[in-house]
Amino acid sequence: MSLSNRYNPKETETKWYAHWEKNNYFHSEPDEREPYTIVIPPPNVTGVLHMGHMLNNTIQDILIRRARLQGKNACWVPGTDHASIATEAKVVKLLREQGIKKSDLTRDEFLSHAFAWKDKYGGMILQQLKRLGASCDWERTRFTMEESLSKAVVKVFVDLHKKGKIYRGLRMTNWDVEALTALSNEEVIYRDEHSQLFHIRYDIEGDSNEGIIIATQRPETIMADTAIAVHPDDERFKHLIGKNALIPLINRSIPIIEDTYVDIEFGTGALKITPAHDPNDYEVGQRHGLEVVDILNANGTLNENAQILVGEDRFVARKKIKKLLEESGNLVKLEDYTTSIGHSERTDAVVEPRLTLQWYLDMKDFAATGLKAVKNGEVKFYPESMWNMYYQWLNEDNIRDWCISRQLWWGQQIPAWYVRTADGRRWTVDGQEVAFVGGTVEEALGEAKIKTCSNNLTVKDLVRDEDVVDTWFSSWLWPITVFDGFENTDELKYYYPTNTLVTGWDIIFFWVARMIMAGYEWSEELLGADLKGKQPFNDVYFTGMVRDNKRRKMSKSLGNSPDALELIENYGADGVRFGMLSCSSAGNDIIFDAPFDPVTKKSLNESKLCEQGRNFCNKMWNALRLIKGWEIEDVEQPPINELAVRWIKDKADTVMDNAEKSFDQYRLSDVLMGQYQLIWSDFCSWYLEMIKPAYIGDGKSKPLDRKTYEATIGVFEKLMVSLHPFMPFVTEEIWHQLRQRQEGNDCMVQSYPKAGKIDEELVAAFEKAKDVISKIREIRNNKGISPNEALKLFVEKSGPSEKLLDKGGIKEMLMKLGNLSELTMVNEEPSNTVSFLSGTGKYFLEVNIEIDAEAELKRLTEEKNYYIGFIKGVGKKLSNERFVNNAPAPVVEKERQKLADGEEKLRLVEESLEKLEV
RNA sequence: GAGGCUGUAGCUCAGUUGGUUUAGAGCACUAGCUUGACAGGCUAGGGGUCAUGGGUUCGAAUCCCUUCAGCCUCACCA
Repeated sequence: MSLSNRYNPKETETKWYAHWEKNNYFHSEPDEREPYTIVIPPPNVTGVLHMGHMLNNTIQDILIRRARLQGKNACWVPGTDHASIATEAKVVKLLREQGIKKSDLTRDEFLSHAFAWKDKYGGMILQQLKRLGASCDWERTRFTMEESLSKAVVKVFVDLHKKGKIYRGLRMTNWDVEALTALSNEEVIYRDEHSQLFHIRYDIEGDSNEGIIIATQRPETIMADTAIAVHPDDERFKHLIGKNALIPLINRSIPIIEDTYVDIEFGTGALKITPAHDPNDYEVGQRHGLEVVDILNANGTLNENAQILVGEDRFVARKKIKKLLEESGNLVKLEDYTTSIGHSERTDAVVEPRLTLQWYLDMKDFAATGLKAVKNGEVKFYPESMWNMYYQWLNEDNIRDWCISRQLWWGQQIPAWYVRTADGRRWTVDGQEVAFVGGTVEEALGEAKIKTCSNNLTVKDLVRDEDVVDTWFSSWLWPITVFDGFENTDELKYYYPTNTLVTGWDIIFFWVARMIMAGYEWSEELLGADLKGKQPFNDVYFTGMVRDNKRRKMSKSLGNSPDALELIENYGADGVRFGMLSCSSAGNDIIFDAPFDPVTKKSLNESKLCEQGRNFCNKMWNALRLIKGWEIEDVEQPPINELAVRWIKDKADTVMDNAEKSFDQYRLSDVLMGQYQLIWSDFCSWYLEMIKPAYIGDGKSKPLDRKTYEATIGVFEKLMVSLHPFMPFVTEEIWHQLRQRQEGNDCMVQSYPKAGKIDEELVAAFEKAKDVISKIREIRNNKGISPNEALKLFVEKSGPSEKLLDKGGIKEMLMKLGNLSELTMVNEEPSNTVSFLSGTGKYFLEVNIEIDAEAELKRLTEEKNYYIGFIKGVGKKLSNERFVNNAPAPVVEKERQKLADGEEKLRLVEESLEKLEV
């Protein structure tokens, strides 16, 4: 057989992914096994794979593959999110480029464009996940806007409306002037920005000599003012209260009122009140019964109410009004000012507070439920500290109702209808529109007939609410709807609650919290006696944000992110998986150090960590080549090989044992590093070197005994299975190279190895031998003696060293790996040797060069000083009576042993020193 | 303004309820190796007053407080 001396990920990755898919290994159906379920955080249907996805999905794949190897029924449900604002914005832009305006299209026309686009480009990201090796059950791929999931949205909307938790109200909402829709509070991102504070003088009506100066950073809204407010205790303005002021430029008269909301210290102490364009002013206005003058259109331009600058954009108007105020002499002062400005998460437009009619979900009960679920441990957070953030948002002082309506078309239309009256308007009660909510128009009609007391109404008299629901109003149902739980609970009762949710902490409010709420709201109603738990998932593993070495979030716009697929191209999927994982711990942000091109300042598609992963694959590949290159014969197993086999089995079991514990706490990078060390250092550097047959020249080696060979293949197989969740492709490939396999005998469907009983004494003896070998090598290095030159080693006769060398295979191990020609026990220190200590055993290495006495003296003196310091430290502890009396006995005993060892070592070093000095 | 997280080797990080020979790994660095699986390799080495100052304790990287630095969340801001 001839294998290339480099592992080739490209070939094997496509080959094995296709093989796994062909064998239907990713698919899950309910059966008698224990389920292990993960629902993917659905990426935007139009998204492309980025570093965050890579991290996230690598972790999910590790958990899923491990569960599968453990014999569980592993089910990883993939899918995409329709991402209403983001996708609609993209489609609108695309149509505009084709010369089509959204406003010229009907709703249905627009939606067919959007679906066409989604069908063409959507789901690309899922294809990209396959490159990463994600073992999702692709047959179960879902989309938040497909029929069954949309039906569920309508169902829960109607249900919540019936329960009195959904209401429609006129509120100050965050308005996105670009997308022309309301936003929830969570969709507003605040950033500090430089701005100016305008000090503007308003004349007092009837006395043009008197004026009042207010400070504002939004001068373009003065035309919407309906009062000026001052603090009741502010002496400066007492005489003006009750008088009227005139708005500059338009000379509209507004009252001067007093309100404790005003901060005397800030600005001029006088505050213009603009109820239509500021949430706080709106409240002040309500308290004082002020009129609301709205001077802005939905797109952020000024309307006729403004009287001046009509049609101008708000920011253009700001510049223009500055000039007008300067000319009129009303602009008294300009002050630099920094303030935080809200932007739309999706379009980045500056958010405008706007008074609009929107649908809200009452969050009070939901929030309490959400808090309880985590507090009582039904949902566990990893890391636990995420609770703080969660609590802050959900506690009753902070929680706010969820604005769930959006003025968009791409999404689930709100199932509410209004009755059209004879004059073409909507039927009202006490001046308020009445909405009839129902699962179908007929249901709504039934309601309408009763409420309006008119039996002649037909569906033609009803007009449907134009709005759609917030994207998250569909994704909060994801753990239920991916199993069609609102229609049929057959699968839900098997898979619910899911096991682990893996997601970034940035969507803890948007998504995680709300899924928990939805789970508690409906799972019991749906499952009843079959309910295994109300929580949608037992554990939440929060990944950190992937950042660059300057700690900036990796993003396309910054150009600081390597291209995910290019990385896979360069290092292989396994290499990238290794790289991602080796720098990640739960909850902490991940610094993914990828070098930058010094010229373009863009990230290169390179990574040291991924390179390490690639090298690791290569290392394992070459271990395979080595083993497969040996000749095998039915000869007796030498003691050194027997020792090696017993040791590597124990070592592997120890690592496996620790891995179990780490896995249970989601310490995945610990598990991976354990495997890495085990394979590279223990298996390749020690084990294989030990059993490696001697070279006899002419490219030939002695044959290996069959027993050792079989054991080696067995251990290698075990290593591949336990590494498989992390690096699925290379392990599968090696698995198949190790032995001829029957169809279906694949690495990914083996059983996870279980740790056996460990011979601690053997492991300890082996470690001692390793130490002796390392020290021999160190002396060779220091003295410039070639590793090829065989040396003589003398061992001082003592209980422990005799015991060590008596252990089967140890002597042979020392001779082989230390390259010794002789190993002899002595009572006296032989001449012309270099002495060293290993444990409390004393060793003498014969070197055929002249010993530099001075250097030896220096080395031994340093060693001596170390032990003196060490003994002093331990001695101090032991002479402290309180330590001896208070510390647990085993701790004290250990310290005594440390002291005894230290003293013995010191004695041995001093002995050598004396000898040297003579 | 309220709250949270982090600070350990040049870099990225471990260090699990305080006690495992006066702190570990990988990368980077240094020295040696035409080694017959692998130079994407092998062998060895140097490098840390565990941010700071206190406290609790027989014992602190680990627990408590101070200060400093970085990051984050929420709220408010005329």
